[in-house]
Amino acid sequence: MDEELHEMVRAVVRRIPRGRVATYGDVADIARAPSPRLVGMVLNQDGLDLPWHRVLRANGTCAPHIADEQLQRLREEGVVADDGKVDLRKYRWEDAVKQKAEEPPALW
DNA sequence: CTGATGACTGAAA
DNA sequence: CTTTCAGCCATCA
Repeated sequence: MDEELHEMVRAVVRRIPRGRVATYGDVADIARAPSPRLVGMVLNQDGLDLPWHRVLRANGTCAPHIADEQLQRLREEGVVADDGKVDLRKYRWEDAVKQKAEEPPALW
């Protein structure tokens, strides 16, 4: 098992500010996950206690099975979804870009 | 070992 | 706008 990876991903997701969102790709890069798929995998297993609703796909949509609750929760934080799609240009977690650029601590 | 399967993504048609 | 397709990589049968 990749305990390391799981903890890193969880740490990153916990870091996404209220009213902001990040893509699976963003989380993967920051957490140094080998692939965005793994991020989804982690959330699927240990994501229940995390703000997983702030993680969307690269195009601003969310995975079908959870879309309903996800959009609802986001709206409670002030994130507006147009036709199930969130405007990343507006709500994307800015630090995600920085974190990727620089070299964050190996452990949080 | 081989093959199928995802809370994915970017490019191409 | 849509669908397809090829990469992706830990997991599981």
